[in-house]
Amino acid sequence: MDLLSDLTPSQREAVTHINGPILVLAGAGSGKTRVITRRVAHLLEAGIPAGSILAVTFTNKAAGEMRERIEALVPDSKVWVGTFHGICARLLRKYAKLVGLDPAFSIYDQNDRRRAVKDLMDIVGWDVPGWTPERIESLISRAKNDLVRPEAWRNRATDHKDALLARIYEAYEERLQAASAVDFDDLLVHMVAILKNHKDVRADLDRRFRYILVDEYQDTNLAQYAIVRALSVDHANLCVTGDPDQSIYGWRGADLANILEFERDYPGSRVVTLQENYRSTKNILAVADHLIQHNLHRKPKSLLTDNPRGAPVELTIYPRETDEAEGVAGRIAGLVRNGEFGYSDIAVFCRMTALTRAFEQAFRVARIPYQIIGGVAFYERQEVKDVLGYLNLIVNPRDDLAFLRAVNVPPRGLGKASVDALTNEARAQGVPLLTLARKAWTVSGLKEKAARAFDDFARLIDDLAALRDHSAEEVIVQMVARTGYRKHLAEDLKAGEDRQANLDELVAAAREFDQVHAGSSIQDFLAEITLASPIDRWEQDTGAVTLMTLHAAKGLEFPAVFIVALEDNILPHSRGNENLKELEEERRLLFVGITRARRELYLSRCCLRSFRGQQQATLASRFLSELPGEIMEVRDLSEMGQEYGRPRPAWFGRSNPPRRPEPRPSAPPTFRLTTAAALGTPASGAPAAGPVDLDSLRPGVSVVHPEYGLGKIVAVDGAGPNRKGRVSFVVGPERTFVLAKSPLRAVGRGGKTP
DNA sequence: TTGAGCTCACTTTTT
DNA sequence: GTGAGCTCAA
Repeated sequence: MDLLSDLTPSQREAVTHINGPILVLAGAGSGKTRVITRRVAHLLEAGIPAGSILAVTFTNKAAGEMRERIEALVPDSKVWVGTFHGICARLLRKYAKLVGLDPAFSIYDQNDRRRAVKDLMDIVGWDVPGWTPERIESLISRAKNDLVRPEAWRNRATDHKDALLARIYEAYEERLQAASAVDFDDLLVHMVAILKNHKDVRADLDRRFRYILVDEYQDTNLAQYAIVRALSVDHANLCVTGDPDQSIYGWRGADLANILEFERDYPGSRVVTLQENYRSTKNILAVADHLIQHNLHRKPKSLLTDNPRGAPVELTIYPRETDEAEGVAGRIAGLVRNGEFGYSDIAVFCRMTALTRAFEQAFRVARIPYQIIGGVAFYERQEVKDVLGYLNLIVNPRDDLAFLRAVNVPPRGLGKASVDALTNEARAQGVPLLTLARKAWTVSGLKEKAARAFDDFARLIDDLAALRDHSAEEVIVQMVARTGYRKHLAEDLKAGEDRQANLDELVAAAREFDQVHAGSSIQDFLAEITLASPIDRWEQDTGAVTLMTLHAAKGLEFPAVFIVALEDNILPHSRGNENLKELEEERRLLFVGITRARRELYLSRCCLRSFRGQQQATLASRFLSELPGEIMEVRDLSEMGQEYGRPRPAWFGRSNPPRRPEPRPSAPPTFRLTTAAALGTPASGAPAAGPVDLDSLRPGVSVVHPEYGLGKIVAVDGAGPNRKGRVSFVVGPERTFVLAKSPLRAVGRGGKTP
């Protein structure tokens, strides 16, 4: 295939440039991905061996897509494509010893890190109020990405708080090292250390990866920059692509200077600018352009397109968040009904995952299929983490966190007291928990029963560890068989079936991994899934509307896009309101969202939003006033509150409504559930019509749930206030409820109708 | 030691 | 309003 014929002169220039550094400044929708893949293909065609090409992307999904596209152009090429983290993980397996790690090191995810930080806060006696583990965790993460070591914190600490912080950071690092574990950031940090301290390795890798491509270069942080820099000393055939206007990861340490100063870093570099947009209509681009012009710290550039003008961008102002959700749902239903778009052509973007709830509900009611990106990732589910705990411990016996996760799952009578006794002794001796568990009877203060249980557990792990070189699937199946884990899951009446399904899915994922990566190890499987993100599992063509955050939307495009909740303190986020730098990043975030849209763009906000369960008046996002209102279609429905039901205060929808009075104190919880009438109170909070007879909720009875709609009880279990019922809904999966606490009401025979 | 209630924090954004 | 994690009772 001709790689160049359908490219513009600038694109062609970027594709055909082979030796020496090149910066491709690619505006949104300017065909950047196409340029990168073609460039790789062109390099291969020019006779560059695939093994000397390294392509770095930001997400696994982007990596997968690029691999696919390269594959389509040049089948069977062995180009290295991956994320910074993934690539570093692979390299680190090889060079682990250089940084004092076992090659079988574990990768700790955010959860693991949080547990460790929390634990260390207790150990150092954290006493500064107002600090959550998350906050400390993100400081540590930020330090690592900025290549700041614990010693620097210690030396700089001037007050009590900073000294404690330094101790936590230091102890955290020690703990990771002792467990031969790394967190996400360490993958980069260790790599940087290796490249810096081992000249031979650096030179080898520089030579090996003669041609490097880095996508989304505007989002690289110092650690990533250092890695790229170290690999481009002797062979600076470095091609970076990016768009400063799409830098949205400053909070994670991304430094715009990396891209802005590329030419200074790499003298003699070529710069190619891709300006023309092939994605969006003129109207959409005009809105994006107006907005981004408000960023002061920016190289001026404009977005051009030959695409048609298209429909005007619509801004709708709704009274309440439920109205917004319903309005968007209605609009989507209309677009699909007209045959204009399919569900998978449509995406809804919001600033925070927490905002998706109202939309989920509205979509469910409107029978609109949807998928959410984000939220609890599959691999963070409890049952999945349980199994992964076992796998991690098998692979890396020093992984204490994995030990703690696995040791009492399923419950084998090892509670806090026993585990604490073991942990304390292990700390004192400086040995891994699993090692000590093998001779648990030597631990003082441990009951014989507990010692036996530890011993059994250690044997179990040893037995499973014998399978270390088998496939991940095999080990999981064995683990489940030997521990009765499935039975344990089944005991959870409420979510047991979902959990078993998740377990099956994990097994399937392991099987698939074994098939795709023949000859790979359990470690590889663990690394892959630990580094996986929700967006990686997303597929565009599932016939469902996609609901995701603006951050997740980067790099994607949709024919129709809705951006919701354009309100101050949401977008821009409250923390982004404080300084100009963060405000500009928030603006770029909205810019990224707008430029995802191909044909139609719908913006919306509402005037009253419930926050933490409380209704609060909102302010319009300041960004709305930065858009070209004259070419947009603005629909203000905020004055139409009457149509949405309840009458509302006169100030409704005005800019600065008075605060609502404090809500009346709710009845004490003990009182709340003592009467049958209270149990049956509908969600609206209106007084119950009368006592609800729990006995009317029995198998076969039709019920209605305010959220999930109509269903039928298929099973009940237990008695009294804990009686649980399983309901099969007309739409959606079966769900289980504690009947006395659920808002379920029987309909038809035997039930009370409102 | 375990389970069930209760409290409380959640609201950035992700590898 | 809600889920996760924690404390307290059995």
